[in-house]
Formats: sequence, C-alpha cells, structure tokens
Amino acid sequence: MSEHLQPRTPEDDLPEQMRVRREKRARMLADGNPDREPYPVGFQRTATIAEIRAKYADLATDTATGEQAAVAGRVMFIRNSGKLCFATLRSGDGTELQIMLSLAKIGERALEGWKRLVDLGDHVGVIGEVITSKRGELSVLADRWVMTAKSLRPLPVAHRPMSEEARVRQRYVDLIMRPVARETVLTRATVVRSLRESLQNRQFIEVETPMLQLLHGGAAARPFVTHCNALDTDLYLRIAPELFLKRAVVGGIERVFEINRNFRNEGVDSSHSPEFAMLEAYQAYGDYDAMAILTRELVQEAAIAVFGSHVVRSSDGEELDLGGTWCEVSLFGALSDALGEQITPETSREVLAAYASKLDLAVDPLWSAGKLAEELFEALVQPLLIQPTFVRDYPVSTSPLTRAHRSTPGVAEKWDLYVRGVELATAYSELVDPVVQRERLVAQSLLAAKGDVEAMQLDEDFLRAMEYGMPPAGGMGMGIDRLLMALTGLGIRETILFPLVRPE
RNA sequence: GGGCCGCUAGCUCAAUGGCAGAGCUCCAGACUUUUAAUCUGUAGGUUCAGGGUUCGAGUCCCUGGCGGCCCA
Repeated sequence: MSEHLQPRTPEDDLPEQMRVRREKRARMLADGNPDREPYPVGFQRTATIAEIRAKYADLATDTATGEQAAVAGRVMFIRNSGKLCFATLRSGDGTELQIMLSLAKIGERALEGWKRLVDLGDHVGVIGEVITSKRGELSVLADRWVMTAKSLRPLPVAHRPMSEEARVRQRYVDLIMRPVARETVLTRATVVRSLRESLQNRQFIEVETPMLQLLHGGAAARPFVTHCNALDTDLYLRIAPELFLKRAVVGGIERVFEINRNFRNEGVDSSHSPEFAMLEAYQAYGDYDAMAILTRELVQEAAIAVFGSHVVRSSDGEELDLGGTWCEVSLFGALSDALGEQITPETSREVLAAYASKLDLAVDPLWSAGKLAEELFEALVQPLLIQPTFVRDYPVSTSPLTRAHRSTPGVAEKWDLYVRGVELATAYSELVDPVVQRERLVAQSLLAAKGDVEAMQLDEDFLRAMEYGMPPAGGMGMGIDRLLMALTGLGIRETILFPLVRPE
C-alpha cells in the first residue's frame, strides 16, 4: 500500500524474476556474513567435479567415503524439501555432480539461507563429505555452502530448445544450456589443432600475413574498406592471404601455411559469413595433384582427431565415409554427362547461355563461356556431390592466378573439392610466369575499372616479387568453417562461436 | 535483391474477428532421499512498432523492424 507512494525506479520495471534476484543480491551484501557474499574473490576447490566422478565412478548406493571435498559449479537443478535439499551443479567442462544439504549437517540458518538465496543459474561452492545418496547418486553432503557468483537473470527452460535466434545472439546462454554447443567449440579447436599438426608434420611453416591490405586481391570477392588515419589512405580487409603467401614462397619459405580470418562484404546466410576462417597452404615443387593428396590427408586426419574414424556422423545420425581415395571428375566431363551433350572449353557462349536460360538461371551478359560453364555446373552437378569429390580443370577465364593445364587446352590446373554438396577447398598448380601473371592481373584491373566490384586490383609489388622467380608450386585454400560443417553436418552459424548478427 | 513463413508471459508455445491462455520458470506454503522432484495457492501481458478496416483486431489490410526457409 505504501508502495504506491514511493517514487518509481528503473528496478520497478524489471521482470519479477530479475527483481527478485537483485533483491537477494542486496540482502546478501547487507548480511555481512563472509559465506554470503554474492561475489567473493574466489573459492578454494579441492577437486573438480570430473575428478570426483572419476574417482568414485563405482561407489555403491548409500555409502559414505569419509573424504572431504570442496566443489563448485553452476546450479542447474534444485530439488528442495523441508529438511533436505538437493541440487545439481554443472562445471565448465559439462560434468555434473549432485550436492545435498541437510538440516542435521548444516543447521537451520544455513539451510534457510540456501532456500531463500539460491536460484537456478547461481554459482555456488560446497564443502562436505563425498557420499552416495539412498538412490545411488554420487553427491557431496554439505557441511558448508557459499555463493560464488549470484546470477541476476533466469536461465531458459532447461528441457525446451532455445530458439535459433536466442542461441546465436546469446551464445553464452546456449553454452550453459546445450552440451552440444560446448562440444562444437571443442570440436572446432580439435580440428584446427589437427590441421596445424598435420601441416607441421609435413614441414609446413605457419606464418601470419597482413589482414589490412593496401590493395584488393588474391580472390574474386567484394572487400570491406576501412581508413588508416596515419597514412591517410583507404585499406582493405583482406579477402585472401594468397598474394602474401606467394611472396613468402618467392622468399624461400617453400612450404608455408596460414590459418586466419578473411573478410568478404557479401551475403550472410546459412552457408556464408562475412568473416570466416581459412587455411591456405603453398608447397614449392608441388602441383594440384600434390595438393589433392595433402588436402585429403588433412581432412582425414581431422576426422580421426574428432571421431577416431574416417566415418563422420552428423547430430541427426547420418554418416559420411571420408576414408580411402576420393572421386575425381573433370568439370567439363561432369557437365557433359549432366546435359547429355559434349561440352568442352571450346563450346560457344551462345550454346551455354541457351542451356542456362532453359534452366531459368539468371545470366549476366558480361559472363564468359567459362563463367557460364561454371554456373551450369554449380546448378546441375554440385548439389549431387555428397561424397567427397575433386572437380578438376576449370576454364582459364575464371582462374586468373592458375597455371594453364599442361596438356588440355582451354582449362587451368585447378580443382574444387565438394563434400555434402558444398565447396570445401580449392587448389591450383600456381601460375608462376610473371609475364602471363601480369597479363591476367591487368585484365582483372580493367574489369575492376569497368565496375566489377569483385575484380582484383593490379598489385605491382606482387608482380615484382614474382619477377624474382617463384618455384613451381601447388597452392590450396580450405574454409575452416566449411570443414567443420562437412565433418559435423552443422550450419555455419553453429560452427562459429559468435557469428555476426544484426543489431538488436 | 525476390518469394514464403514467423514475432503473444522469464523460456517454449496456444488462442473461428468476440473475456489473452497452457506447461515450465517466478512468488507464498508443505515435505529428510530427490533426479525436468512432488503437492497446494498465487502472480506474471504495450500480443515487434506505427497506421487502417470494423460495433469489436493477437487474428484482416498497409508500412516499417527483426528472424527463419527457399531462390538469385
């Protein structure tokens, strides 16, 4: 009643559950009892939950061990009754342990405090004896409990799935609630570690090349532009490390790789993120065949690291066997089979455009015959490539950094690797003739000048490096996020811990 | 960029154009062996925003925002 006379504060507008938790925090601060600080400086654990579970894995029902332990974790479930309370603590590794608080052990004051102050989601520490309950659950029977961090927000309902949007926008909650979210983080770390080990075992040297670049090059993609105040010049966030890794090869780093982020100012959807992690590797005296073997071994070793097998499994139980050697098809051969007519690099633009319009594909009038062939391939063949498949020998016109094929005219020594119908990696026998390289890049820069936002700029310093002589080499690029998707069947937003989302 | 679907309580979701609801959560109470504890009783709403049609709009129409799916 007197409440109506008091001034409204922002606290009054909070949902009841948040207001209640803030009031509990305030009560604890006012209490003065060191065990009831809402945010103490620390808590001395004697064991992790995982250690206790491992040590007493086979303890019989209703047994007292005599061992005192101090454990801590986040409260995930509470089952309070009059004189005996149960709670389930979860630690950061996802392991859980029951704690029990009995009136007989901790007394009325501490038990009432537990019931009054502890909510789902709070971090608590408990000191007591390791026992099993009458129902056989391994537990710590408390002599003392402390708050280690009071949570001011309610957790989502534990047994209903969070919405996809809530999971992505508040990944920290997703990580608390969903074990598979945490496992995905670990899987990603395992995959990246495996890639590094596999490459290092093959004498590849890891380097880091510029993310902020003066010129836009190394791939066909629209870049992000930013400004450097010190140099008063615009810079591009890199779309690829390629031109710098090749400079390193020129300099004598004969096997070199980088695992890092690229940025492309393009669409955001279930398979594209504006920033994505990429592996690029270059091997002097290798070619695209050598890179195919390397890539297959990298993926297979990553599968072993994650699953202990070349057979990988999606969360829906679907299996995919990445073992053995992989299918190889030529782009024009596969396209010919799909269309029922022989298609070659010499097939005219008009013929290909006719097929494209028959398939209702949008055709840009500026596209070359090669680009049309690639578009037709992507529409007709790519979705069918579930098993890992190398698609080889792309049109020269769409591969400006690739060496022409050693025997087949009109195509370049380039392959794309498809798994589950998505492009996972690409590799070239690198173009190392600096004169031809200059011609190709000049053509690109003319496209850029005509308004093609994806075309590369002319990088004179790169050409100067090439003129010093780059050994014959194979080069390969693989999307780390795509690799995670191929191994786990997850969407890209699940493989990236904190993907870009629109502001709330 | 285009099409379709969605946005309602802390969370997950209902509601023929006619009193805005359920489960869990929360709050109060009971309970010394619980396991998503159980039982009793409450509380909780700018139905994404703005406009329109209507006696009456969560519902129909328009505009915008955000999200998802499909296509480019």
